[in-house]
Amino acid sequence: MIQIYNTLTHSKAPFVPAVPGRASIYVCGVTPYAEAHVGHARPAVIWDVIKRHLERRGYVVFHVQNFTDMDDKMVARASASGESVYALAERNMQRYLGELRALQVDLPQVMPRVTQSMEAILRYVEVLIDKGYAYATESGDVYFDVSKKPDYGKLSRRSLGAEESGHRSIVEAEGKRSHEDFSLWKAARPGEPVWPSPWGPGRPGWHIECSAMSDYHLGTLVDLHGGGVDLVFPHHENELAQTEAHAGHAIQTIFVHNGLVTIEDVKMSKSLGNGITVSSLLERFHPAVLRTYLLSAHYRSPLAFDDESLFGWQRALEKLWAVYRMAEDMDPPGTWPHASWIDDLLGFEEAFLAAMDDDFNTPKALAMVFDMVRTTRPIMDRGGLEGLVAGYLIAKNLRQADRLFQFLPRPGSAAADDLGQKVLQGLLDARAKARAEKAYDRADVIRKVLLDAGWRIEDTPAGPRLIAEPVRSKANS
RNA sequence: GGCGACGUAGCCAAGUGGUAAGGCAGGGGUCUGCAAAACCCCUAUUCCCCGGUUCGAAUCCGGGCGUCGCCUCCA
Repeated sequence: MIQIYNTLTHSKAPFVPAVPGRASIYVCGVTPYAEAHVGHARPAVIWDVIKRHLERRGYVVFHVQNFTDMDDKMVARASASGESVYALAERNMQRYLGELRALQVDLPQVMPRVTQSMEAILRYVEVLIDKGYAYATESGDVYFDVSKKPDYGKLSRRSLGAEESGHRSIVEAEGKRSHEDFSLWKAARPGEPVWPSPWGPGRPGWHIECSAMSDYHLGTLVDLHGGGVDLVFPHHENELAQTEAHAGHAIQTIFVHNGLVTIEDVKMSKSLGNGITVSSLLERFHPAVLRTYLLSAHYRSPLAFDDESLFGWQRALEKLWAVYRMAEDMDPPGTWPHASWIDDLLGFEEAFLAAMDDDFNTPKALAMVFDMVRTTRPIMDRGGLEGLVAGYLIAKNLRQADRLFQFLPRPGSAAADDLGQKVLQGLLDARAKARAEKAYDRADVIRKVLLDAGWRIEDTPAGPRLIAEPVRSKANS
């Protein structure tokens, strides 16, 4: 049974979806006003793994993740650069999607955009007004009336009017009944894109789009609702209020929040300008390295970004890949010896999945992978019947873990073409000949030539092996 | 000030009552023409500090100290 921590209840509980065998997920996506940084890659990878694990456990997953392609930031950035809001959004979204693909993220089935969901948003606001939870002002703004929702604040555990006094000297908008009321619809302001509405031209407020799009694509039964912890308040608090007001009853959604990526002890954020972009990292590291690094801490923990750890995971994965390359072609022998280590290897996947069942404990699952390899590797190296069994099972288990982690080299990623293969083989043969003649100078020249061309030679008991050296991604491809 | 999270080896990081996973880095060794890779061994008597509960606590309780997040746009 999968256990998931719910921000709303502050505890882990068994995952029981609204519809047996199905899991619906809504994740609050990015506002594409600038290039994505590591802090945006983290939830994308985390949710990819959560989704893959749910699928592995037999659930049919429906995953929706939006783009907030219309809000204050979008408008401000677009007008600053002279670009249209649409073009700005399109450019950043396409780049982001390319990066996610490079990271082997299985994209959500639906990625709705605010600008393409206006009907659903307008209808949603109307329902809230009809039910008495929202009001329109004379100036054409619409606000959610927080006082109509007595349990408002239950997600972020704050009570109304509890803000620090003295720090707030906000000029309240005209017609707003309470300071805590939040905007559902903003009346048109000069120079901004506008849509017609029953309350006059304007555009949606920040939180309404997620409730409306979630309702449109998933209905009221959303099993998991995700985002960064920085969204707990006000975004998810307000979404929750809207959703329950709209539905007319409490909802049973599990709120799943990921910890933030920090850099130099401060949160990485677009507005602070301290973000390390995903593209800059993909130029320096293999996507699997970045992916694994992002999964090396539990998703709810903060992650202090540092280069050194990234290099560490690169090293760790290189070792893992080396083992996999040796083991991947081993065929299972017809007869198997009896040994406890074989039972352990056969039980690996279930133990691995059990670790994931516990609130998606990726660091623990990752540790189990390395532990499995470390303890079994010597048996494989000994060769013989046992070596064959060990190698076969190591490769099998790594492939099982890879279904979630996507950390093994992908087929064809560094494959040479036929002609290239012949040239490479010719060089290898020449080096072998040189070594046999003890002409080591000649042999080392060949090694150097290959290295310059991006291939590292490893002399193994089974003969020389070529490793694609540039551990670089072909990111934007 | 309010709310929340957290503090485990040089670094990263699991572990929520039974005697400290895993990764990186470091040290020693085996193998090798030299490398590389690989393998073996070693590296926290101790989990921010002080009390308490318990046969037993990193894990539970109380009190400190420190860090981060939210309270304003943010994954």
